[in-house]
Amino acid sequence: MSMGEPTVVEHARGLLGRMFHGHGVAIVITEVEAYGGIDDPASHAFTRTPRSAIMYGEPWHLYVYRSMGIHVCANVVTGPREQASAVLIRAGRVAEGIEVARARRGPLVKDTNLARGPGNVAQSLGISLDDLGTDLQDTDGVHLGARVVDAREVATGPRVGVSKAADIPWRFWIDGDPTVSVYRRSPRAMPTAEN
DNA sequence: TAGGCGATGACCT
DNA sequence: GGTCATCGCCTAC
Repeated sequence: MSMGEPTVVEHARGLLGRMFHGHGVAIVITEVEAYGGIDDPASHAFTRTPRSAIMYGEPWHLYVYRSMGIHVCANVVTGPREQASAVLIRAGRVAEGIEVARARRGPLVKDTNLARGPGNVAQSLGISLDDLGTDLQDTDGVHLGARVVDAREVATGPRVGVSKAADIPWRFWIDGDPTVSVYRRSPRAMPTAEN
């Protein structure tokens, strides 16, 4: 990819180590996944629907979706508009408001697991579908902050839980960070070329 | 209008 | 490490 603008992959790497502020809780992003939008069969934006329409909109807004009917995952729309690219926040380390995060996640959850996993990130930050479309550059609600960790040790690997294009190494995490979730390949992922 | 599926997470073994 | 719960959204008829 030799485009002039930053690609979604570069955006994903750039989000590592940055603060992500939710409702009374802030995390340091330690694990992300890039989704290429219209060119990526694993992306919700591969087919345009009312749910994914927001990814075609303004960059640096929040895309929230429900997974398995229960869990809620937070994505950063990176643009450009027609590309519908987004970055999924998979894991983070709670840096502010850890008491609030503990209350949301339960008293038995270890601190390193408070925001480990996409659903847990959203839960710790108190993100719900009401936050869909939030301007992440606006410091009022859910928003991105400065980079506080020098993520020089960045590891890459295949994305987790996707059934298509599972071999594209578009998952990035801060190597050695205990809050990073362990790799699990989707059981539905095609081991070889499809029929 | 009905059926199938999913960018997970928790729990059991 | 493997299996299962669970429900809204998408697609087809």
